[in-house]
This record gives sequence, structure tokens and C-alpha cells, in this order.
Amino acid sequence: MAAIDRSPIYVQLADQLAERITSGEYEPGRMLPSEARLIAEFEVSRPTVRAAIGHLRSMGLVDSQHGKGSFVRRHDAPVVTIRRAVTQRGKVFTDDSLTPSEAPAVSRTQLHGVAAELLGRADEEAIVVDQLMADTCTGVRIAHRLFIPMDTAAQVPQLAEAPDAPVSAVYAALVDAGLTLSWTETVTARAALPDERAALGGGDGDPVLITRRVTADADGRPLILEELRISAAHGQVAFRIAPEKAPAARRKAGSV
Amino acid sequence: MAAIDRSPIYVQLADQLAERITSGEYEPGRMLPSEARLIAEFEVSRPTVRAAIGHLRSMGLVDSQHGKGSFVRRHDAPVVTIRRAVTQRGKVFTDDSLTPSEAPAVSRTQLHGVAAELLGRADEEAIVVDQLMADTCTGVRIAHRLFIPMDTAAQVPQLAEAPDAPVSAVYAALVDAGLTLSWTETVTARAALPDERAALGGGDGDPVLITRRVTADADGRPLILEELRISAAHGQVAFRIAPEKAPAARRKAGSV
DNA sequence: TATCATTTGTTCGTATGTATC
DNA sequence: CGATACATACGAACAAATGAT
Repeated sequence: MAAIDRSPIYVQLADQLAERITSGEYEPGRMLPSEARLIAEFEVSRPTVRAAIGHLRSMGLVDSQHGKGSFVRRHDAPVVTIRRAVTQRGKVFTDDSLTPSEAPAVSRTQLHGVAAELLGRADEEAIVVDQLMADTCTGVRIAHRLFIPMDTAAQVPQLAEAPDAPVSAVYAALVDAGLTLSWTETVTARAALPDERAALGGGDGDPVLITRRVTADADGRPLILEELRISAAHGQVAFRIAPEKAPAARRKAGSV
Repeated sequence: MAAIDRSPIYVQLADQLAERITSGEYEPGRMLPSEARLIAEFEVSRPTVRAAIGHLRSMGLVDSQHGKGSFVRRHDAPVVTIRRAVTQRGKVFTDDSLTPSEAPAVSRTQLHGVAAELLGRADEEAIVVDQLMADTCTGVRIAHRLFIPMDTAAQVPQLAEAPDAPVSAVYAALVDAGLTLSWTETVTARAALPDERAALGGGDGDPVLITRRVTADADGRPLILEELRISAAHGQVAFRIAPEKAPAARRKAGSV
């Protein structure tokens, strides 16, 4: 591999291989040339070849199997679609396709970061309920986290008594308290942390999709925050969009 | 570093460092111990240390700077929030915070994959309009792609004439054609490809957030597909959730 | 069942280049 | 200029998984 370019050899090699993959020359499921063949074809050392393949792995383009080879990843469509809708009929807000796969863990925390911003309560205390869920059909795992600020818990005693109740019960408690609810949901993604990869599954380079639902009262005051995390390799999130009366004003970080 | 664990040394090292970072012992912005110090502290070789740090980089935990050191990444909140709402007032469906930063590129393609599924038109032809947009305030770049199936173009001649019109004009044309519109939007994410990292920005390990809006007519027949891609480091997507009358039925891949 | 070639995984050592301060 | 620190690249050895003989 001649150093025509000034970019590193392993990047050039990775780009060439990525080109062959995205162009379809290397079809999904097919094995890449072995390291030995790439060493011969491009006349580089093994560490260089391995660096290039490592790069392709972190881009989610290939998947290496010990003793077999590196294979072009099939980018299957996400298996699970989480439909983020709410129903108000009969005070039921259930998503029955998800079942708990572990006992919920209740703890307390000082609100900070994104959660504090979304709840509009910096440095206040909140109850946190963590629960690992699983999709009933596919077994795909989803991490669920619920933030209940202390003043919301004070306002709705049922929440303080049983914060680890099913989500539908939590919403029902809010409605029972005479509140009129509204919801805003934000979606973001980031690289998976080690423990998330272990808990949620997903291969190297698969990001984690994070969706945060803020439930507010009629005045727009945030009441609770629900957070779902799922490996983007297995799941996606779906929304039904309804036309709004007011012009859609774009919001920036900080005002969220 | 004793091999108590059976996992590779560089993974153990990466996990230990990741622990120090996520626990807050290494605060954001702070420099990691240099490679030389890590070699001394953990008594491993330089390639092992570098492999561990490379791992942290691909997880988006650290950012290495040539000649200075590796630093704990500040996970700033996304700068741009794309509010995915539609307004029907005055037939305006505009998102005026985005301005084109390049001329639109119009081409044709055979529908396949996710786009074909969402449009319910496998192997049919469609007009594709690609355009790189930028957020007016921040300059954050967003890739916009619009799919117009041929039969929709035939039904709404304005689309065939000017497929590269602003999105608001495209929606206006659909309304002018007497159609009643409804929208569903799905969000997913995946690792950034090399060209996407170049076009959209974002560091190593930052995924790309992809949101796809299907516009359908009153019968639920998909008309067009709009696709936005943004680096998850810079942007997130926000939805306003309205209660639905019917119970939320979860949909699976294949029926999307 | 056992052996062997192939292939990737891990780890070491070493040398040189280049950016920063 | 020199010291520090990361980036790139090569070579070598052994381990471990796989599949075929």
C-alpha cells in the first residue's frame, strides 16, 4: 500500500475495505479476506491490518469471529419497535409488550445533568427506580429508569408509597391526583458503555438509543421523568405525529 | 496487572479506567494518566495501554490529543434539538431553523431496505432528493433525504416538477392535491460511517441519529418518506406526545 | 477420537514520526 | 532546543477457536 495519501495506512486500508462493503462488492454475510491475505495483497504488517479491521468493527461494518474470520455485518432492521404513545382511556397508560425481567431497584439521588434539566430541578432529590425489562416476544432487553422528584412524591403519596409499581399504576396515580398530563419525549443516542453492552446486548459499535419522556401537568411543570435505553441494534422508537395548533418553535439545549 | 480475571488485560485496564471516569474520580476535562504512567502503574506494555485507551475512545469516554494527552470527554448535552412537529395552519409545514448549506441533489433509485418497507413499495422506483442542511444558530449539519415514490409523483405533479423544492412546499403540494395527511416517525441510531463523520461532524464513537418520517394519506397509504441524519453528539430529536384514542398496539419489524 | 492447518486474539518488544509545551 | 506525549508501523511469539482430515 503506497503512501500516496498522507493519512495513516490503516485508515486508507479501512476506507478501501469500507468502500468495498458499502458498494456491495463485499456482500453482507460474506467473509473478508483473511488477515494473511490482506497482508499479502496490501503489503503491510499484521498490526496494520488488524488496526484497519478494528476500525471497521467499531464502525459496525464487520464482525470478527475467533477462529473463523471477519464477516460483513448484515444490518438487520431493528427487531423491536417501541411505540411511544399514551392512551388516556380508562386511565391506562400501559405498554404491555414489556415485562420486567428483574426486580426493580429503588434508590435516591441528587438530580443533575440531563435529568435535572428535563425536570427543571437542579440539585434537588429524587427517587430513582431502575428496572430491566424484556420484550415479551423477542426477549430484547430494555433498561427502564423512572425519576420521581421529592415534591412530586409529596404531591402524590401513592408514588412515595410504591415508587416501584408498574408504570401504568404510576400514571394512574397521577391522574387520580387530579392532574392533567402532557408529555414530551426526546430521543438521543450515544456509544454503549461496557455495562450497558452487557445488560442490553448488541455488538461492538452498536450505540444505545435513549428516549426520555417528561410528564408534565397542565401548567407545563414537569412531574416525572421516564427513561428507556435499548441497544440500537435491536430496537427503534416510533412516534405518531399529530398536527399542533401553535407553530413549532424549536428549542435549544438549556431550555429543554 | 494480575490476570485474576480471564478477560484480556487491555479490557480489564479499560474497565478500570472507565470505572474511574463514570464514577467521577476522573472528572470531565481532566487528563488521563499518560501512557508511560499507566505502563508503570499497571505494569503492562505500551501496546496494551494503547489498546485500552483506544477502547475508551471508541466508547466515547475519552478524547486523545496528539502531543498533549488523553482527556475525559465532557458529555455536553446535544446542541440542537430537532422538534419533530407539524403544523397544519395555513398549510405550512416548515422547520425554518434549518437552512440548506448545499444545492440539493436529485436522483432516482430502486426502493429497497428500510425505505421500501416504510413506504410499502419494494423494488419500485422513487425520486431521491439529498440535501445537506445546517442549523441556523449553531451551524450543526444535518443530512436530509426525501423519497418520492413514482406513483406519488404521478398523483401530485408538482412533486415531479420540482422535487427539490423546500420541504414546506412539498407538504403544501400534498395538501393542495386534496390529501389528508398523517405522520409516523421512527428513530434509530447506528455507528457513523466514514463519510457521515466527515459530513456531519462528531468524534470517534459518536453515533448517527436517524429519524424517518412517513407521510401517509387518510387511508394510511404512505406517500413520501423524509429522512434526517444528525450526529448524536450535536443533536437530539424531540416529540410532543398526544394521547391516542385507540390502545397503542406495538408493531414489529416487517409490519412497519 | 485425535491431529492439523487456518484464522483470529493477545501480548510483548522496538523504532520512528510528530505535535505540544 | 529539549522533554513529554501520543501516532504509526514493523516484527515476533504464543494462545485459542474453528473446521476438516
